[in-house]
Amino acid sequence: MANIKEIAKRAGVSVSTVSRVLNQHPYVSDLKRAAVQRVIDELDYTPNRLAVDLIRKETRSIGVIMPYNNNQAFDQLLHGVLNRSVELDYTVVILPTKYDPDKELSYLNMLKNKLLDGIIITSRSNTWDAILPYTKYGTIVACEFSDHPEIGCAYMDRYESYVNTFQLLKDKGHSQVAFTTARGEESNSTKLTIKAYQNIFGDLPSEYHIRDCYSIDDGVRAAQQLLHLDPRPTAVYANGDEVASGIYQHARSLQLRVPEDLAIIGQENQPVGIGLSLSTVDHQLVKVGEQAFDLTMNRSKDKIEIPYQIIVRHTT
Amino acid sequence: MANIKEIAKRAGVSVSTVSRVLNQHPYVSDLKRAAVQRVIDELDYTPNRLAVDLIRKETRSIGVIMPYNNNQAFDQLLHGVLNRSVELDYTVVILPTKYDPDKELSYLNMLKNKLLDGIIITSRSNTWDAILPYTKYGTIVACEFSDHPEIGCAYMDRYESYVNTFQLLKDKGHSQVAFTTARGEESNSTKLTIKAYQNIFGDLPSEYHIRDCYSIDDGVRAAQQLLHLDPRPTAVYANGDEVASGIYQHARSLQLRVPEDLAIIGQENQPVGIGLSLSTVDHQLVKVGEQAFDLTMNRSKDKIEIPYQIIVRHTT
DNA sequence: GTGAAAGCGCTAACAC
DNA sequence: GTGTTAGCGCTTTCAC
Repeated sequence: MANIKEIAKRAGVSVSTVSRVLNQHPYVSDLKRAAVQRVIDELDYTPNRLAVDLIRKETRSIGVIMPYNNNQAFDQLLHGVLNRSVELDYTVVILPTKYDPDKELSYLNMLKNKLLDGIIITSRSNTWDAILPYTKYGTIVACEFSDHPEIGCAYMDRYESYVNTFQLLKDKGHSQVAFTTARGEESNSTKLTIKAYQNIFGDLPSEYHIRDCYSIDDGVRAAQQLLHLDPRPTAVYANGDEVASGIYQHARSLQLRVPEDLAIIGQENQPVGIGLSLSTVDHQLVKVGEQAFDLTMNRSKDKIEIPYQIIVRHTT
Repeated sequence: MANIKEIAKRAGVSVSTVSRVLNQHPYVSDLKRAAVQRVIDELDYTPNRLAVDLIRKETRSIGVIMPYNNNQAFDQLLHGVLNRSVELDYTVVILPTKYDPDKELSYLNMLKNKLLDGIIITSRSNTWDAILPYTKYGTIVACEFSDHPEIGCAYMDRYESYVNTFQLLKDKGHSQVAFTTARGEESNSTKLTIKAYQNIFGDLPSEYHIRDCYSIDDGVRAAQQLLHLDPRPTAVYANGDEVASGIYQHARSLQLRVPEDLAIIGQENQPVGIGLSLSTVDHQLVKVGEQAFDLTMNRSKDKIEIPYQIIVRHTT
């Protein structure tokens, strides 16, 4: 492919003049500008962005670290990021970790090797201590609250949302309340869910907490474990609407009435929840993603809280 | 940040030697290799990938052109791509078009300006004629069948799948069959759906075709239009399970029995369809995405067909 | 085994 | 307004 030198030669000007017209600098005579443009069109020339980025020390592209890409919650976050990135003509790279800490670190390293201007962490498996050193090389924004001054945050108040949801269940007369989570205690949301539970209900019987729940099938499995317990829980707070729908499905197959025999509330206001009219708490992840992008762009280290919304439908 | 020159100086060797240890070349004495490695560790040095890519003329990253990123079907495709890209240590960039042809072209241009090695097109708004010139700059793979020899394809036989689904409905005794699509006739799937319909049922009453359907709400709207028609359709083939679930919901709110009064079948085997036990035709988009990635990687121009699956549940 | 040097394709400071 | 030139940070001949 032609390069800038070739264009310069053919147009009978210097490379700097070509560069000037490429970058819409003023102070280029109309004559030369036209000549250069003509050669550019003729040769169908496009500047090599690697060379440009190398010298400009900026790529206008950011990465999004996410454990899974087949998960509605993370997709909402990503969707928010993309909403804004398209508008601002940024490029976004997906960095799927499956919660492998080394993989995660290798992605953060893309800041260091100049491939990325910034990174949004939707969920992490490394400690902040391991992540912080990378702030030296680019902006890092998290979709959870972190009090570290180097980290910008777009987040919702998970703890408060969990507390309020459990309180809602308690107010409706439930005292045997179970819940599901994705990962175990290594995860921030799991920790906060447990803490919120204990705040409202006191001791947590370990059999009331089902882990590794992501899909409808996991919800069925959770229900299988939960609904044979004695005493049987009268309500369950699922960590997503897909999981909630699996629980719903299994409860119905057991002839249980929802919500009379079993109340169910999910999270994230996903299609399956709308379809089944499941109650849910919408953490507005699309907005979180949009905010996260804006923070990244602006190299901001602000902490922005996004309000959540409890949506009561027919299952609580 | 330190660069290779700095490392060379501190280690008392030439830059070529540093480059050699960086790229695990043989023929470097253990002594020098160790010295270089020590300095690298000391300075926490990482090579600048922009400079490497510039000279190597390869980025190990590919783009995925997709109209929307909040659409289950495209997410499945993307999921497939990511499954394989992670394994093979490739980077993937999301290129959302909203079906803007210019935006789409500007993304294709990333091949030309060396930012991307290849591009997967999940759905396009440009004609192939407009796209083909870009094959000169990198591999282009489509998630639909194209007979052009320059384009690799991972696809399912949409037309056959549509024909078989309409035939299934006809076999069950339906003669008043409606359907929904996303875009209008500018879209390949819409065209094929119409053609398949005509093949099975003959003339298409225009009111039996509802466009611009993507979400549950769109499904509700479609049902509102469809279910007041006279004669009322007795079956509808939705272009996705979310749309199908909106139709289901509205039909139920009208006290219609499903499938007795109205049969419904969706597409892509999405969570909401599983939750509502909706019949669906699963085009195995995850597998399509995986194949598409492999074709891109191997610079292959093969045409690979992925089998689809009709899943009959409780709504047909 | 090792190093000098010529690029890769571009930008921008500087001189005119 | 325009051209010369010194880089950006790296890989890779080629000669020793």
